[in-house]
Amino acid sequence: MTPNKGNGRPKIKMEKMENESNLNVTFAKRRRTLFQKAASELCILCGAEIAIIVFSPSGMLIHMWTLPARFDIATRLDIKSR
Amino acid sequence: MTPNKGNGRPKIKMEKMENESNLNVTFAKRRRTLFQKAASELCILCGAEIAIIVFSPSGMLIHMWTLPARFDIATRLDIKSR
DNA sequence: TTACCTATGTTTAGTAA
DNA sequence: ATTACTAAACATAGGTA
Repeated sequence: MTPNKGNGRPKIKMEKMENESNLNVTFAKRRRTLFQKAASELCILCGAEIAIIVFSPSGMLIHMWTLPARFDIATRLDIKSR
Repeated sequence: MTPNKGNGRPKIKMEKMENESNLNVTFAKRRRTLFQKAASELCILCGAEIAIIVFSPSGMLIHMWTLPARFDIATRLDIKSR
């Protein structure tokens, strides 16, 4: 184990990431956090109901909702993957 | 200005907040961050497209999307406030 | 209500395995 | 693809005004 420097988290520019590998890792991390924050926390803490629809960088459709019964997003949108 | 203690952020339990005033403030803060994170950052950094639909604790409908042209959520859902 | 403060809790970019 | 690590960046609950 070469001791790595461990420079911590750099500040990033708000623009599309160039490096595709980093982009995919970042997308996975942030998507996870987004869903957890949105679904688990905002819903539980505040009694909100949330639906999120995402097209990933590669065009994949991801969706989630915490709506108990108010309406059925998937049905009403007739969601299909591309 | 009485010098306040500034105790910082306490850890909270993951359950519906009791205090309604705190709940509303927290909802506003988190909703803002959620939208900014979801829209501004995930979209810009990773080229994702996102739509979010939220019913607030008081039942108000809030929605946003960063979808350029893929589809029109509002139209397809025929969204109306309650 | 809104806005600011602040210490602390949480996320995360880059890197490596 | 995933996972772990680290330290800095960031979010945020409660308080104050």
